Order: sequence, then C-alpha cells, then structure tokens
Amino acid sequence: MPELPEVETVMRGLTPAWLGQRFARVQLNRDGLRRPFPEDLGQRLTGARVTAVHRRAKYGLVDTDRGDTLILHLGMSGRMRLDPIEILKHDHVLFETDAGRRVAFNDPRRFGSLDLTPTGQIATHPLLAGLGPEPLGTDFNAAMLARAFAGRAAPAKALLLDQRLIAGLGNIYVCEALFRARIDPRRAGGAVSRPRLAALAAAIPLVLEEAIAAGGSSLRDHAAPDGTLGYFQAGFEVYGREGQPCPACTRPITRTVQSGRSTFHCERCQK
DNA sequence: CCGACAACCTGACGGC
DNA sequence: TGCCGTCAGGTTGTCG
Repeated sequence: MPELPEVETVMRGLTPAWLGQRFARVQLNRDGLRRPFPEDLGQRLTGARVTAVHRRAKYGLVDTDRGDTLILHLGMSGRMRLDPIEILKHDHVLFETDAGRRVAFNDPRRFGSLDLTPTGQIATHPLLAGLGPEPLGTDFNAAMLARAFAGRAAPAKALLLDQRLIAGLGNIYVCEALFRARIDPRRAGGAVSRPRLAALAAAIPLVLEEAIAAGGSSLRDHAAPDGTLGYFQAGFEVYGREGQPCPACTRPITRTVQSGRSTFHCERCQK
C-alpha cells in the first residue's frame, strides 16, 4: 500500500510523538513479519532517545542517541496507529515513550519489516545500499532518468518500479506519472523520446509532492498515525479508473496487466 | 544480464 | 449464508 508519499505522511505523523522522546517500552507480539525481528530489538530501543524521524524511499528511519537506526517498512498493509484506543488484531508491535505516547504497528498481511542497524552503517545496509536516487532529491533529474532508460528493452513502467533506478515509486504513482508525461507504460525504456523523458522527470516529483500535500492516497489501509485519511485518490487521473473517461481526451481508461500487476493508461494520450 | 512469475499473507468484494 | 475466485500502495527468489 504505502509508496513514498504514504511513508512520508506516516513519518511526519510520528515525529511529534517520537522526536526527542525516549522509548520506555517496546512490546513485540510476534517474532517477526516478513523477516524475523532482530533478537535485541526491544533491548536496544528501550531507554534510547529519538534524535531523528525521517525516510529513505519507502523505508521509515528512526535514529536514536544510542547510535542505532530503526528501519521500518510498511509492506502492503502496514499502518502506524498513534495512541490507539484499543489493541486490534494484527497490532504486532507496540512502542511506548516515557511521555506515555503509544504507537501500534498494525500489519494484517505481514509484508512489513523492522530492522535495526548502527546509524553509521545505514548507507551500506543491505535494504538500502542498492537504492537509486530519491525522486525528491537533488540527484534526480532528466539526465539521470535518460541514463537509466537508455538502451533498455524493459517497459517504462517496469523501470520506474525498479527501486535500484529510482527509489520510492510504486504502482499508483508510476501509472500517474506516465500519464502526465504521455508515455505508454508498455513502451520500451530505450524507445522513450527525449522530450517525454524530460516530461517524466518533471512529472515524477510533481505528482509525489501533490500526493504528500494530500496526505497520501487512502484506498484501503493507509492513514496518518492519528487516523487522518489521505485524499490524493480523488486526484487520480488513471489509477483504478478503468472504463472511466480520460481527463484529457475522454477515451475510456484501459487496464492491462504487466508482470502480474494492474496498469492503467489512456491508449490515445499515451504513446 | 534481463524479464516474467510465484510466493509470502490477510481481507474485502462480487458472483453463483 | 457460504464458498470460490479475484484483487490489493511491495519485495524477493527462482527459472528460462
């Protein structure tokens, strides 16, 4: 569920409850999710003060004054619930600060993960080492995108989903960015024209910023930690809109399947 | 090296 | 009501 804008929304929502606070208690209700939790996770977090709450790609990062960074991934259905009224099924981890703020990590499908690594080694951590540039960072631009697409036979959509090339995009924002740039998601990367690559390089940060401003997209699971729903789904131009009119030309939006995942696009506008 | 696909899970929804 | 198939904001390993 969560792509870059949703993770950004979640981390911003955790900041007031966590930044500068100390973890008083970390309760693990199971051994792990996608992967086992680190053995000493609770021990290393308990008593540690949070010095930073941030994000890299789709990973939430929490630095502590013990020199550790908590790396959290929400998978498809993960959610952080701030000051939960009651404990729900699938609340797998419970964090409590010494100020009494509680956060439940809820994840029905259990595709999420928690890892802990020395902050100094964050860049070389296996989960993060291979990630491409942040689409909202200074390393991302049209020249970089052109290099990533050059000579590639893979469809444009597959390239944008590849976290090693650009980190943070998922199914929704890839579909939306390709529509804005008028690129057929099935077109080979190497066959995308220069002007369209430039349009894509502009569209990606734009659509992400708009989504962040809207609090992300709440289709099923996503909500900010305080329960506020995102509303960017109201701004979708193609995602989930099969059969509905293209906002640009009114031709019905097409749904296709690429490597097992739904792709939405306009056959007339996107070439 | 590259790309397609299955697998990992639960829950919601539509059709019969 | 129930059962079945399908689908879902992701990642990773395997196979050809």
